[in-house]
Amino acid sequence: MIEVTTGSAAERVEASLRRSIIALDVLPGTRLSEQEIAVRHGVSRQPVREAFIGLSRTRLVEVRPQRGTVVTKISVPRLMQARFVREAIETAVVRRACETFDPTSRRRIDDLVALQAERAAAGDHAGFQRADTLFHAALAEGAGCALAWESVQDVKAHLDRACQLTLADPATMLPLVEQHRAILAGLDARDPEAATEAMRHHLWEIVRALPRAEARYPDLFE
Amino acid sequence: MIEVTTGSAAERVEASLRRSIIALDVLPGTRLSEQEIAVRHGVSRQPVREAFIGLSRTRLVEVRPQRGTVVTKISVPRLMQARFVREAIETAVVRRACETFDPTSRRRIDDLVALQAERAAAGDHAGFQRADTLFHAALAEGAGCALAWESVQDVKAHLDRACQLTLADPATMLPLVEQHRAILAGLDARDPEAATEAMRHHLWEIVRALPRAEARYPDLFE
DNA sequence: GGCGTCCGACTTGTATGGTAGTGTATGCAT
DNA sequence: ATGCATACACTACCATACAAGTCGGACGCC
Repeated sequence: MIEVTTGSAAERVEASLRRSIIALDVLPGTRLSEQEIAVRHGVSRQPVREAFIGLSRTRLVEVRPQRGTVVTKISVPRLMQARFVREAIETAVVRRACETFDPTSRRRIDDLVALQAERAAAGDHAGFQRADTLFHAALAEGAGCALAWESVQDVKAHLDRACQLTLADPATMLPLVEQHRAILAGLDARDPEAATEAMRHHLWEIVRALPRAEARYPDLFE
Repeated sequence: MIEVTTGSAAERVEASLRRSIIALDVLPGTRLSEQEIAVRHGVSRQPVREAFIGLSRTRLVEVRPQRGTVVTKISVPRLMQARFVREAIETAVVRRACETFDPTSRRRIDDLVALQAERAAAGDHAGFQRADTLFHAALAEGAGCALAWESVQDVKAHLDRACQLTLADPATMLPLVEQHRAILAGLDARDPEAATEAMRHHLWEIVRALPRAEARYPDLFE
């Protein structure tokens, strides 16, 4: 369980559960009990219930009235759609980024790439993914699309969860860092075609890695 | 108040409120009372609270703890971002639609355009917008992007609300129907460039109409 | 032994009361 | 008349109690 100290009890529980689900600490198909989670977090059922409703909006859990709440299994069609949406938005973002980009954000991104490379080399999945998220978020923010990023986050949650199955050792993570560098190269060159193509290639990585994961962990898929 | 009869009380209240907000039956800046809405819908405060939380996720309302809940004012920057996201997704959808499109959906869309033209001629705002939503939804579904459409809906809510201020008479609605036909023409010709350009032009309409609305109803904007 | 029925232990959904915090109005002192 | 402190009304938030529905197992019957 991850401790979060800000916001209301419902928000804390939701953030905690979301992290656990994406990190696969609770596996797809797991049944969640309002009661049990409530006592584990030291709150009543009501905040937990609200957390469930929040998670069900992005389909991380499925609330079946009077029957129970379960963590949704990984759906390949859903992942394909999520990737589609993410590609649509993020390629549009990098195109805009090629037009105008905040210099301050640009410098910060270099740090984030360096951080991510370090985490990858250390084999730290969680740190790697945190840095990845920060990279994409900073990209959107620097392009003046901070709000667009919010739309990406919902679908990204599903992709991140699937990525937990594909990220094994530094050899699988380091290429992703290189792809980030390629995106930045296109951006620095103010070359929309190169930047979008690099982003597109980057986001297709999950498609290439997915079949192996599905073959290896069939129980987690529906 | 609009009656909805399916789902839980919380869902019914949320759907009802969402409609009212988008239709501008309750104006931006209006303070919403849990208590009052509860008695109006014949439910307790708890489902209303959950409805508020749901609406706050897409920022249609703002819940300020211990202070009250208000309908968010129309934010021009937010609208620009919403349009950006919608353009990104929907242009990607029509590109895919040019590759493969379900023939059954294609036939249904003709009916939807006809329906919309009729509603426009009758000066029926609500019916016009319903048909518009169905048109775009059918487009996404026919292209096999039904799930992507869900991501559009959240941002579309804000755009639709602003459109309530710009749709006046049939003269403002009929051009939009023509733009829909232009998109279909590009789709039928399997011409991605023409189709995406038509979609882009269509979604820019709001930008052209917005300044007049803002000048006319400054109180509704922040 | 196989099958249908009923009961009970779960689940989520809803209602209600209490708590802490905020904004406002009111009365007092200056 | 004005500034300030205090009381009050109102809010969202949470806990608790109750209602309604579902699933599984035990039991009786065929």
